[in-house]
Amino acid sequence: MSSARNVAPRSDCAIAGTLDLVGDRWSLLIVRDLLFRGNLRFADLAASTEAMPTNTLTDRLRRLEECGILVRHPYSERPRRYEYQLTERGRDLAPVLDSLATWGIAHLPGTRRLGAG
Amino acid sequence: MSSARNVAPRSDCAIAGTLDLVGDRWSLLIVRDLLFRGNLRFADLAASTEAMPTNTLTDRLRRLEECGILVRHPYSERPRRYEYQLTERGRDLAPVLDSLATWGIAHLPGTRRLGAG
DNA sequence: CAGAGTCACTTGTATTTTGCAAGTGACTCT
DNA sequence: AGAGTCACTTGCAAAATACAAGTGACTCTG
Repeated sequence: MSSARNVAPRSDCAIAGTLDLVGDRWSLLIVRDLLFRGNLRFADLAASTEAMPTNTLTDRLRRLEECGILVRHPYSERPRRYEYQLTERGRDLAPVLDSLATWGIAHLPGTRRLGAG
Repeated sequence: MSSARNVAPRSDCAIAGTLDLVGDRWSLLIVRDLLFRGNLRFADLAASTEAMPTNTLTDRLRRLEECGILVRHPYSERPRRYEYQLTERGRDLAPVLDSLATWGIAHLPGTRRLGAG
């Protein structure tokens, strides 16, 4: 699984650049969970309602860490275990999540803001 | 190429639902071009700076049409040729694009708002 | 202290999506 | 007649994703 998106940006457009980092079906859901439910561990994220595969989760956590959207820090030595926390960069994605939620509520019947996790 | 995303939604979360429709690397760039440059034809979209493959473009246009984000209407009979236009649903994605652009400008050096197309 | 369970992954494999290049059909223009 | 435009489609390789199962380092229970 690729792990890094170390390719050149597609253009100098800020929208395209942002989509290069979080423009997939899962990344922003991780950010959502961390934003609304606080720091979480691997198992918490894996158990989120959308149930993403664990290998994809591992990959996305690495990517998001690489581009500074989240950090992990150990909550236990021996065995080494980590929890994941948004950085300010990550928290700055809140308006994106908010606008996505607003659109969804307006146009997708049966969906609702928040919850779901 | 798949053409339709007719699977069940992953959850009742509005964010997840919206990402099911436009959560990929290309869809929102099409919306961006249509929003900032007006109605466009296939060749115009294909020639956009990010140069997406034409088969992917065809697929995305069909998907976006299916979920009511854009419509196509003919600008020429014989040969039948279409141009693509955002619906209100599609125009409502403007805040999403705006927040993505804002994040990109703040966190991705060298990117800029608009332009790029 | 053997065995079961938890946690955070990793591995293997199948399926799906994406990307690139080239081709096609309907037409217009020279 | 021949070249060019337009909006795709096709073929195929490469990458991403999904699903299931396995692993290593521990802890907890009987």
